[in-house]
Amino acid sequence: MDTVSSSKQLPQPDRDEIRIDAVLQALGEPVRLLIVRTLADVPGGIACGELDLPVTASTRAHHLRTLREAGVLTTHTDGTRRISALRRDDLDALYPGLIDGVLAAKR
Amino acid sequence: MDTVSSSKQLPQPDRDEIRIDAVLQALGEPVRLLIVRTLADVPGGIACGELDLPVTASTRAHHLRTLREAGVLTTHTDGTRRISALRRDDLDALYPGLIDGVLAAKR
DNA sequence: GTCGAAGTTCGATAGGCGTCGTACTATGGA
DNA sequence: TCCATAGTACGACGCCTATCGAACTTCGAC
Repeated sequence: MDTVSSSKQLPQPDRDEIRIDAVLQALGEPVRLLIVRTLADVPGGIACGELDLPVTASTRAHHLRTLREAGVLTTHTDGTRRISALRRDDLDALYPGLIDGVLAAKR
Repeated sequence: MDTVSSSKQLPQPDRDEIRIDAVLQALGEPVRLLIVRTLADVPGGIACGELDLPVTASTRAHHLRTLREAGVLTTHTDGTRRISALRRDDLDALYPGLIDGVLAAKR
């Protein structure tokens, strides 16, 4: 048993471990880009199931893992749900303007 | 015969045809990212052969084509040489901050 | 305890693509 | 005209990965 029962943070790279190659490769996939743009509108994060994506649950889990391991988003548990949120502060600090530029895209 | 003999522009998408998906996918490859970061230091552009890359000439041509078709760089001929340059103005207009953010990356 | 819901993990599959060597084109110089 | 140089085009190969279904885990509710 543990004093901290709920809301555990899933493993993710520290800010200084984030690599630009991994971030860009993660963003360079349509479904993952859609996830990022969706999360950008919900600063508090969102549960996986809330995402409206044209793929199955297992594929969605795969993409969320890829984004998390690249350092693009953070995930913590809330019961059986997993809440994911953009790591805007870290990304803005490392690559100022990058996320803003991506989000500015209309097409 | 042609009035304009040298310096032809190779086909590339217009600014309004550039898609964020294609740009990010193009940037999400180590060799191509290296090309972009190199070109960022040479506003006037650079010949393919001048690039110091860990791949053969044919692979380099492939990457340059990918970047050009994505709208990341422009290429014009100069004799047998092909001079490539970053399309900073277009990219900055479409995705303000994106290129700056990428170039800000130390790692 | 039992059940259902939310997500992950595993294995398999298929398509995409980064890589190379070779052949080819084109331009400029001797 | 002939040749060397710069670069592209093509075909093949192998790896990477996006995708899925099915089995598994975890948590909350009853």
